[in-house]
Amino acid sequence: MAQKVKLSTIAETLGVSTATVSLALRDSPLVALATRDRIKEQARALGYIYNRRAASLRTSRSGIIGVVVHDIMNPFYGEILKAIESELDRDRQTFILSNHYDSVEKQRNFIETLLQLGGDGVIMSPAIGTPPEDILLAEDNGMPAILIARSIDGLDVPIFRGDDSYGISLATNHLIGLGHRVIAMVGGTDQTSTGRDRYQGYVNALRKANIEVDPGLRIPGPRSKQGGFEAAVHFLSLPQKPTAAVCWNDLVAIGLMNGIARAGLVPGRDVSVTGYDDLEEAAIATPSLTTVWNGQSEVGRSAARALLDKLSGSHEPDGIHLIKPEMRIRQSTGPLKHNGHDAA
Amino acid sequence: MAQKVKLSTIAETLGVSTATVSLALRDSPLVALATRDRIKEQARALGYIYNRRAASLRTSRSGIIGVVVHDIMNPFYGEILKAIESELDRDRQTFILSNHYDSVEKQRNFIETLLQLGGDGVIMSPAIGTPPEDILLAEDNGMPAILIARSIDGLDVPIFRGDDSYGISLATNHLIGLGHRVIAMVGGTDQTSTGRDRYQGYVNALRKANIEVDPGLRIPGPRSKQGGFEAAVHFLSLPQKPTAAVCWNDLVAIGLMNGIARAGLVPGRDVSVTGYDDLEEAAIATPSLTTVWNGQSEVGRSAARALLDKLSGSHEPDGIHLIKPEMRIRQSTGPLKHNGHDAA
DNA sequence: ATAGTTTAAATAAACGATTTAAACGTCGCA
DNA sequence: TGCGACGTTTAAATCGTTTATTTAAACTAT
Repeated sequence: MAQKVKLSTIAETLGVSTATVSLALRDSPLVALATRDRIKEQARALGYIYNRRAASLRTSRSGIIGVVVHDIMNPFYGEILKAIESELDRDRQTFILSNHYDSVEKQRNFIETLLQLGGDGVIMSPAIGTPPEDILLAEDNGMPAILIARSIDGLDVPIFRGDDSYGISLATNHLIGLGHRVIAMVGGTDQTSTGRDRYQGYVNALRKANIEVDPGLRIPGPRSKQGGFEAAVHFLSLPQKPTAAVCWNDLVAIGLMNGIARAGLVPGRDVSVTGYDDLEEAAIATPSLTTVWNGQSEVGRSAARALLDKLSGSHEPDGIHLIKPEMRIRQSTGPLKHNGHDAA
Repeated sequence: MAQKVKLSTIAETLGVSTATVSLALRDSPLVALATRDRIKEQARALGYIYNRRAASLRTSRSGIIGVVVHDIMNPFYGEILKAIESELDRDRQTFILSNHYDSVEKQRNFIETLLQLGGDGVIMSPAIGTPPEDILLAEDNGMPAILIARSIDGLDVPIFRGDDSYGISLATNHLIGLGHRVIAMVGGTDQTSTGRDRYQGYVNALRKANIEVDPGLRIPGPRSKQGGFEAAVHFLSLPQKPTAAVCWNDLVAIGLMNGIARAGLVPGRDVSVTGYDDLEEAAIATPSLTTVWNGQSEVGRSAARALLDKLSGSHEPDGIHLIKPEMRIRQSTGPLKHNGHDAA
């Protein structure tokens, strides 16, 4: 590697000052057009690489934005991340991604690292049990935070998420409309605001239809295919013999359908199953999955936009922003059959 | 936000110099133990945050490592990334992740950004058509690169990947052993070294069993579930009536099985299907997927290790490092039936 | 011509850490 | 008493930018 090329290298070879070079490269009108061109050309010729650490040391803007979610490989977050990525890209911001796997400690480490790097802001789907102090740590050090998907009590940072309660009630109503009365709710946890909202949506829909709510029909569990797959055994052995399941998300639903199929039943005919999120995969599952679109792309896009706006000093997008979910009806749900799920 | 706390803040409140504080916080034996403790305590009390940009400006080590792959949401890369993450975490390195979606330009932008941020090194699965210069750009500017999963011709940076040719021949042999003779190869491209290697493995296995190779049985396509799903139509309408498919990866295989099921055939009975990678999902698919484990975790772990070693000046791990794949036999493959795939 | 403007470029002081060489105080020992 | 040695601390230079302030030169208007 040859000697590092810096502003002063360009300046010296051209016989101007570093100030002029700095301004020229950023196309400042303070530098004569001819000089600007000469400088830019030379920078290219020498293979100059802009040193952001030096610049941001001076300007205290790094162009770095952190994004931390439970698990970036989870397709639900994946779709949000894609939206965030394309929005940030447009503003030429670099983004640093991380999983917290619901470890508060891992999340705090990430926030600290981001602060050390001089991150301009952070978008996060907070880990379960995140203490408000951890968010305040960021805010107090001049790094604004935006929440997505999950909220934290007692904190008024802007948050963007789908309307979970409403969304789940859509799915539940759909099943009720098909004649189902014994409807289980599979997967997820009640430890997050999301979890409580979803359960509430399920309960509300049942109540409105005058169906008694049976807590025994709530089967919590991991929010993964594996989780759904494993829940199938429990589901099929419930004494109440549910004829339908409202699942936490598409992954759980697909896992559950696999588990049901493994037991010789046909999902969509013997048991109705709804998902949540409307991942790409939902449409090509067998049977294709009836689900609820949760506005992931919209959540990601607006969260990123909100952060960028905040950074550029425009308006303050505080408060909760709910995205309205929509029903997607496919083959995994069907009218109630009379003999319950031991049909086959 | 209160006034920023820096080394000098600590120094002043304690009546020592910044040099002492700097050394103390890094536990240098040059500073008396009592002083060290006093300083660390004060740092904590004031909520001091280490400024990495300032430090790395001076030291030219940033603690940042870049990782760029085709698509971080692809579970194949996901498993590699998890391994990299845990290896880098151990060395307290921050890593910056990015997709290139096989856009050479996006990839080059990433490398440039990383250079600007002073990245210490980069681990990449290069985009299709990556010119060697793009890798050299990194190397020439003091940022060593390690390749994973895919190689680039005419470049001798270290690379870690599974032995694709061998792996696919395992799968093909398995099918041949079950009596299959008309075996299609579904998904992927021949534009990458990986693609050519895999096709070679398939061809080799057929030749060794004295089966004529029919190029019409090669169905290239996207490496996704969607791709496999869509390939099903083509597959089922081939005049050669294949009884088995060697798929590019598990995603394609699962998609293909879905497509086959949609057409009323039973994968594993009417048509045998093999995957590649052995993702978590393979075990819970219906039917469970016969596949080839491709050593993702091993690839990620050793690539990260190699980079860290290189950075700390130990040995040079140059050249190709092949990980040996292993067969995982499950329900999606079975003995040949006599009437081809129009059985049902 | 002369003072007043504009325009273009240069000077020099930050930004917040690290690091080398030098300074300081204390002590032991001749 | 004086000297070197040792353990501790510090002053000052440095990393590569940005930017407020100056300076210099070139026009303008009177």
